[in-house]
Amino acid sequence: MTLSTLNETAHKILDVAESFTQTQGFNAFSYKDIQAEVGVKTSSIHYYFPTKQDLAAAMAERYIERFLKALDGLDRKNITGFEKLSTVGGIFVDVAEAQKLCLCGMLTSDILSLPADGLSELKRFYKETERWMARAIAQGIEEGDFKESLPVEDTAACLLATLEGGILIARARTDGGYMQTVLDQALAALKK
Amino acid sequence: MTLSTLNETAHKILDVAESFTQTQGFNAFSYKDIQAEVGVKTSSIHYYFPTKQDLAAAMAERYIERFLKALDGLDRKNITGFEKLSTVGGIFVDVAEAQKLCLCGMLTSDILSLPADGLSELKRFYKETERWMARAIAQGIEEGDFKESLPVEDTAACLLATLEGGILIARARTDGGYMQTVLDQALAALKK
DNA sequence: GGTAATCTATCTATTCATAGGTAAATAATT
DNA sequence: AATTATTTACCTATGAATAGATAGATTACC
Repeated sequence: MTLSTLNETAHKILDVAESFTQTQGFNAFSYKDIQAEVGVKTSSIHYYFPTKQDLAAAMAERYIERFLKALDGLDRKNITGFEKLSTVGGIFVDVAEAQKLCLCGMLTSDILSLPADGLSELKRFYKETERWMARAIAQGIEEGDFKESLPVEDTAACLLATLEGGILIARARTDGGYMQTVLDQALAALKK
Repeated sequence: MTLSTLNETAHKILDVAESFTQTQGFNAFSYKDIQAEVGVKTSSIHYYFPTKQDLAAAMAERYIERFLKALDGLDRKNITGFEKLSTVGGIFVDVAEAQKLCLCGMLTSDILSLPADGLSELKRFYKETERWMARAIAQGIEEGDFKESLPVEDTAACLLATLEGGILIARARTDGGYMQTVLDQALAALKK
């Protein structure tokens, strides 16, 4: 989709589409809804994203690039494995508190409405995030914070599943603090 | 919705709607799609479920009743806490292998398309399932299988989140066995 | 002038929903 | 028991609204 060529309007459209997707789901909003928020006509939206599937692909690509870049940014900081996981977990807590879903989580639930290559983008998101978490867990073990016995790959898979699931369930719960509890518990389980 | 009064046709409609919801999402199928599968006209579907929200409510109610009854059935068996959790986990593995989502998980992702009281039904599903899991974990502790240190409520919340998240992520992964791995790891983390 | 960005206007298909009808089963009345 | 009324479970036909999408005109910018 060559994200770098997108101008301000295109980014605004993606912002709104992303927000709608995270709150309502990919099939629950229309170009007209985007028009109402962005202030450009539906035909202009089609100008940038000819089909809704193009829109989905662009949204996913931008989101994933940003997310993985954020993970990369954490690696450049001089922080512990625990702090890395805690920080990323915090992002999920924020999303949960906004009553949203992770964009990729929502798109995964709507996966049959996506273009075929959308699948591989989502696959990449989960794979890369898991790999990053596995490294952070390994770091935490080396630092003496986490149990040595942990199988890092499987534990990372589990942790990501917990965060994605927690963020989902949080939508159906009005008791605040649920997602933070889940995160705290998930991280506590790694500790020595 | 007085589920007990529903006749065979109504149940067939719910079967098909449930399957569509679990695979595609609540907003990704129409009454016409149901018509094609069940063989009754859309007008007849409206006869049983006047609005699509009524359909959602009936679907959720039936699913939750069945699910909680299945949990109750496990309590009546003479099995360990570990076996209980393992059996329920197996249900999630099966759903994941069918590339489906838990009906409640999918409805939670589509929660803004549901009637207001749909929220309380979903809330009930998560609360009750967590409570059941907490009891199973407590049983496992008593039986000497699980760590005594586990905070049962939070651990249960975490476990359910892991299962719901795992089932979601499984849709974006073609590598079979992912969900089983997540389940195994989640249960292993409870063990002494 | 050419290109990029946006608009107006329109199209086709589909969505959920309703109106009104019918045949068969069931219940009520004589 | 026979007749009448009511209900159940469908149907055909149609409507109003919305969906995604396109064509072609207009404006803004380099």
